Amino acid sequence: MKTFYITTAIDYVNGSPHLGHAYEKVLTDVIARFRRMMGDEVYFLTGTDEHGQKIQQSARARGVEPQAFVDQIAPEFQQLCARLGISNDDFIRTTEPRHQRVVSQLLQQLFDKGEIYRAEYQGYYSTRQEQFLQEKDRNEDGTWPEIFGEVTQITESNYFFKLGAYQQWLIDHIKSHPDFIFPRYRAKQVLEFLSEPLNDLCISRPKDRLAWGIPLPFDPDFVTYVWFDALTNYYSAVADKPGLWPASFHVIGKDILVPPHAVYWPIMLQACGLAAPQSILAHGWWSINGAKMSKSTGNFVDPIEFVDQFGVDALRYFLIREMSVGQDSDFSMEQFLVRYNSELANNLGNLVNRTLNMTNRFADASIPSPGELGEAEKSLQQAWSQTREEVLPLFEKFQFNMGLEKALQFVTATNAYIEQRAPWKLGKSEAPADQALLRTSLATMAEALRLGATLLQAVTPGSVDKIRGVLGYTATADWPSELNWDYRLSGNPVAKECILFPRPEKKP
RNA sequence: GGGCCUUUAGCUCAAUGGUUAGAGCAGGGGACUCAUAAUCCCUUGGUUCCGGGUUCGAAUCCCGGAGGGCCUACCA
Repeated sequence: MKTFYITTAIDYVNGSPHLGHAYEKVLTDVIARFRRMMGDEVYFLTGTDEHGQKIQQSARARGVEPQAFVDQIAPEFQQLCARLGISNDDFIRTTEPRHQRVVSQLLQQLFDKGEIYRAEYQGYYSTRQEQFLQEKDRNEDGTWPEIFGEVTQITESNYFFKLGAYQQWLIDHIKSHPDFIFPRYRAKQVLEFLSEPLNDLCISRPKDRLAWGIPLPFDPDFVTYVWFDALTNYYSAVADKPGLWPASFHVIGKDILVPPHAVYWPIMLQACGLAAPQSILAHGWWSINGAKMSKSTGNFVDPIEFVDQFGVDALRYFLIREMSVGQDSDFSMEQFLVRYNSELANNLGNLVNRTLNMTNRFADASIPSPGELGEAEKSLQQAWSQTREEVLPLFEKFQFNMGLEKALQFVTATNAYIEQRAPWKLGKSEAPADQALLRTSLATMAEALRLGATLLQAVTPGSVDKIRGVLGYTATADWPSELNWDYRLSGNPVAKECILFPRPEKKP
């Protein structure tokens, strides 16, 4: 079986992590965890992109060496991963020797093959954007848009990669691999881009203009520029690990699908004689309160602060529950609180607590064995097998929002089952039949809770472990069998209480 | 200019061309007391953006238009 190798985009360390960074990592983590649970061998990579002009400038502004600067910022992103419960197997930094070595090798290989050539280039250059500008980039009045900062006309010699030679190959590849780009409708955008002739890709910067980069192995006066450095991380991290390449999934934002990931990267690999990734998953963007995220206007969510306030699983749950993968979505405190209160606190959290409470009160804190199952139990079991049947395929297709909705519907069904049996009434009866039904209902609610929680494991792993803990249960490594309704909790001691998702304090 | 996507309940979204267009939340009413003011039940709410067409039958397919979003080119 091939290892399921999945990556996030690497983050440029010129600023602090925001909600978008957090989402991409959580989404990728949920996929990675789900694949592991389904029995796949998974390798999960994330990391940071640490070269380039902006970092060189930021370092200079602070009067430190670029390396010292990135050594200071990179841990912020590693801490973000830790705080978000990200289960990555590796974290690559593009300043690491293992990465630089592979980048050099690939560049040398392509140069030797004649895929890279040197040419003069003259044009307008934006320092801030690290790019040459086209006439079309100008404003109507001939000035350059503010985002480019200072624009100067320069001539320089650079190295170019022959992208165009592989254009038809890529078009054929995309057409013959319908799963290459997810969601599929985005492949159209790529093909649209490829309907025009590709320009060769400038892959270098002269060292006197940009020193902070990986030197070209065949010309020490130049460093390689963004794409050959950044994209290569996916391969460099596993170049010495057999069986991982090609990647199963690159999870990226929709903004870097075209052209880098869907055009440059597969062509780079093809030119190097390496296989293209199996699939690229382009996710959408979060707006905040209906407007674009922006630090300067304060329309901004700090994921770390958020986790501190509400807990990591609450954030993970919201991000995955709210967004349809590939689409854009909006983040607002109002919507978050709706999800948090109604789904996590009231529906699930309260089920946990009432189950514990009743088991304590009516069964001496030990989950009973069920007696003969009645219609109510059979009906709930039926609801479970349907839920299980529906949710797994949804998760397989990354429709986590819909899968979670179904899973929570089962939690609702469990709450409804409890109302129907009303164990608090049975508990007041001395009749043996009522006592037996009481035991059955306590066993059933605990079992249903365990099963419903199991479906949430990839999204809210910590909370699911807590639920198991208060039910006196430790899960096996065989996740699919964890989904079997078999009353395996019988005899387990339960905790006294558990407020999983406390209702947030009302703000004054 | 070319292309792609999108518009369904107050909000967020579902519905291989096939019963009466469905959920969640919000709103209204009721029940219950094990529980985190919780839970459960019932319920109001629709010109499926508009106008044509194809079809026995259209939210769905086709044409035109409007709103919103995105990609891309050219002219200067």
